[in-house]
Amino acid sequence: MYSRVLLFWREEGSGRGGEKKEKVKEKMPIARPEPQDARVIAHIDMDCFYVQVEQRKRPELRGLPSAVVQYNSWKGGGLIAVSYEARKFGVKRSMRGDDAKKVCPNIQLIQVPVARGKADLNLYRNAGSEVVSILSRKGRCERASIDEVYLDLTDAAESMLSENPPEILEVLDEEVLKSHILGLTEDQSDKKTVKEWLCRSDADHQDKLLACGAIIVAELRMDVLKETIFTCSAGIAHNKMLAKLASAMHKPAQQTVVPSSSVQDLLASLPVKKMKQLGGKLGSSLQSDLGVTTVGDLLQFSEGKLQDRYGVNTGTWLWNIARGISGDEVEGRLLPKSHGCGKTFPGPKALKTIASVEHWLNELSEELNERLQSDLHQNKRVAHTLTIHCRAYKCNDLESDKKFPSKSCPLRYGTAKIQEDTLRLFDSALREFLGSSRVESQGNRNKTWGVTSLSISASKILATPAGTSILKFFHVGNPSCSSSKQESDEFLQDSVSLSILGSEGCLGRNQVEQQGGAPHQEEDTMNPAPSAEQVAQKSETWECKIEEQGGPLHQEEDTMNRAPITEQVVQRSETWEYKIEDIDPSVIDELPPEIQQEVRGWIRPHKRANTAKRGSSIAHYFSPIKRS
DNA sequence: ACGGATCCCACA
DNA sequence: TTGTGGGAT
Repeated sequence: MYSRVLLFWREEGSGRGGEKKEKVKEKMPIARPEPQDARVIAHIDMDCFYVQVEQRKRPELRGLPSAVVQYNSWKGGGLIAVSYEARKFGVKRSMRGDDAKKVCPNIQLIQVPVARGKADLNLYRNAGSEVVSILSRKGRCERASIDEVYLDLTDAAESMLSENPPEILEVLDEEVLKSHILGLTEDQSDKKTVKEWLCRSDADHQDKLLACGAIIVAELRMDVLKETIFTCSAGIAHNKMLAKLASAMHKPAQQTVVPSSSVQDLLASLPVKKMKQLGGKLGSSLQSDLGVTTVGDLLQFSEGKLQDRYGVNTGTWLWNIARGISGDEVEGRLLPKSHGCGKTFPGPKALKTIASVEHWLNELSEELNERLQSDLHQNKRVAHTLTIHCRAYKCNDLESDKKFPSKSCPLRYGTAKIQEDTLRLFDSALREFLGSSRVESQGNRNKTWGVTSLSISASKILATPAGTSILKFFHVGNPSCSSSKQESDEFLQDSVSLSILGSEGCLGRNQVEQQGGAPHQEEDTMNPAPSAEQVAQKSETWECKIEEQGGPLHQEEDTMNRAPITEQVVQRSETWEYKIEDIDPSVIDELPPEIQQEVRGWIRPHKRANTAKRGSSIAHYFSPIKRS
């Protein structure tokens, strides 16, 4: 027998072993100075990615003009990816399937998978993960989107330069020789010239680094092709901005190098709209306010002037990018920071009843829960915030669309809970949206509002200390045994977390503890939507689940290392939800010595004193998560 | 009947 | 912190 304590934990600052960069993490400054030492940054962009994914599934489509569409009942569906063969005909993203057929009658339209009545992009997410796992081999890798990554190849390039510089190489791979070197005789980028550039012994250090970067990137791209059958394009430069620009210059399946010497000319003629972040309103206002059409045009304005007009951050950022300066670091992040799913209900499809909204929220919740479960199992991460975004109109005033507020709350795992919470959040938001006007729909329909889009998302995703040896002391999910996978999943739905094995003897209480006097919310189905007030006032209810456990501990594999705490015996087990961050450090001393060190590593100091004992079980070491 | 579904970020 | 808004793909 054992007791199980469910724990939520968070990791402070992803402390990897040898990292020493102590740049205080600013609040994402738009403007950051370039590091003094030249970096080698690559941007890798998959070519019409969704199309390639589908073509891999159906090889007979390879080489044919084709496009991926989602839905198809209305005007043939919307295109979200277009093969290069089809682009020759003028087919573009954002066209309708019907229109694509007009300009390219032979186009193959491939439908996005549908699940639960909505587009299901998991196929592409998974394919993207394949690519990331390959591209992250040679240096710090940032997943920038489902089909793009940034790489910091500085170290790898420096190593190559000192150990095996290009200039001593006899032969370079074909793929590298196909590189485009900006500033080189652009018309005929003959391979001889490229090779000369790559292998120049009299080049400056920066250019040599880029040459190494180009070689490494070519290898990576070939790895990707071999292992996934996907082609991609790449840009190699000294910062993210330039690398991103370059990757788009020669597509598909090519790579482009941006030597420093080419930057000025490049930017001088580059339309501002082409620059990342300037494709929208800011770019437009540059044009209308300052008469700037190319990035180079920005050079004439002083930093102060730009700051006056666009704020300190943005001003400095503009001043910098005009000079090709961007100190933005490549974040080491291989996984998305949030999971979201949504669906639109255009025009006549707008949702007019709470019941229909509930239905779709339920579908979305199912998908979200599924994705959270995979993230948990595959990556040992837990999400902490649930957010709902909607669009809706009021029948009277048009453009009331914008005012539908988004809402968020602590995320509870499990389809049913997410469904419950999203409905509650929607209800709360709807009241706010409607203001004083009447909320409930008389009868079934209502004449006052229509929901045109629903989306929910899970964010604040934090890694558990997976991979660290502390995990040896924990079980993911239901440790009690070999219960069927289903049962285990149900358990996870009920409350996700990791269980600490063993415990401190019998527990002394089985009461639900409460604070703030708000009543614990019952699971009653009768009263469907907890009031908006309840959402607003954030009642402080803690959850505590008591479970009887019997039988021997289920052993996954290595029980031996787990030693001390597993051997304790308890009469009864309990399930709590706690946040590790709230551990009072003083209690660590009471934990088994073997794990003290590590526990210290992944908690953060207790903020508010919380010394109240909560009983005689291990539970009193932790603070329950407060629920709203 | 807004290209849709997702992501990310800065800022208040 | 949650919520808003902009931007990209």
